[in-house]
Amino acid sequence: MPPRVVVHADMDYFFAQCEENANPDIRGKPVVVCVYSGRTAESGVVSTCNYEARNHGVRAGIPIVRAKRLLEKTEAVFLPMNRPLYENVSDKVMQLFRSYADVFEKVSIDEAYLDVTARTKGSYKEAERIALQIKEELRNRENLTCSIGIGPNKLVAKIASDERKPGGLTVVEPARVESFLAPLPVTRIPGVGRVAEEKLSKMEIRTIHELTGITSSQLMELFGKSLGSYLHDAARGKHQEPVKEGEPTTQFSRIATLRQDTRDPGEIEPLLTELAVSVAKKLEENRMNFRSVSLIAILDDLSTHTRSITIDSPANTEKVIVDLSQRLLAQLLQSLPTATMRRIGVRVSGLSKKMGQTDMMKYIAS
DNA sequence: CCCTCGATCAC
DNA sequence: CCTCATATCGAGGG
Repeated sequence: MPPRVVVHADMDYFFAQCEENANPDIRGKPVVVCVYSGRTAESGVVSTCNYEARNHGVRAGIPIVRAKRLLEKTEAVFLPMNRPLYENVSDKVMQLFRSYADVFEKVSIDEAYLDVTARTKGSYKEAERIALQIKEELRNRENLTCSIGIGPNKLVAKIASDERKPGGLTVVEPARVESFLAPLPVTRIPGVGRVAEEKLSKMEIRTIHELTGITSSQLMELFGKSLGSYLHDAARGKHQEPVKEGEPTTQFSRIATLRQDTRDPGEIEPLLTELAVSVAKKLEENRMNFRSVSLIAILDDLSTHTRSITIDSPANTEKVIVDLSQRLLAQLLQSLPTATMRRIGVRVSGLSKKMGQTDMMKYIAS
């Protein structure tokens, strides 16, 4: 396998940056994009915020009320999520990124990998020029900034893009991978979250250098075969996953917060039906069928419970989703006789493409 | 190999 | 005080 040159491009404080462009008056003030849960006027969490807000300690995931306290002496602007706006901007950004890639992979609404091995002929200097060009075009065309990392694989490129934010560019040539990774905390490795960090911390492992001191069998014992061997390689900057065009989605879900905690099906079902309808719409938009329906329940103690059912042949109707999710709710309430629900959700999975006439011909022909 | 369910991650 | 959406894994059962 020849050496690769992989770029990871990550939009800076994306949702808040979109809002700054949509309404330039708010530029310079702390901007906080919120997910309101609808329980009380203030309940919910911060989705994203700009750096003015971060300077006051605001972070993604903190309760909105806490953000308001942190920003009470400022002219902070609190905005509800405007998904359609961000999707529109994202489409343009991704189109721009794609135009610079031999192989393009969108990983989320605001991040993508670009394999540029062929067009740079393996030159990191050339890849750096491409990165600067991307940034400039993004600035000129969309008035947006991003952070970019370049490395010999997706893992190193992603860690690199995180190194200098916002607006950074970090190039890690193959010969520099080891010294780049060594001093970083293990939490910089994608896949190492709160739980994995805690496990490693108990073994006095906090940096990636320290992580290289543990054998792959030890890691596999601690984290399972898959995550264990991944971490062993990741610590050494080794990662084989190719940059590839995104696979089709395999599930759709909608989850919402109840107005008040309850275990009364009469109170839960209207919301559940709404969610089921919304999921059905999403299926229809994508011309997909499903084979499984899951009910997701988050209780008042924030524990999560799921119940699912798989049917023999693919379906796609709203009615089936509604009926099955209500059946699953009854089943769940029965199995948890004292549980009180806080949030409720519906998921469909086991998706398959509804075949149109042309596809059907291909199918028969094969 | 398929299904179910909880856990984890990261958005 | 604690959102929302998707993917993946491992265990357990069949």
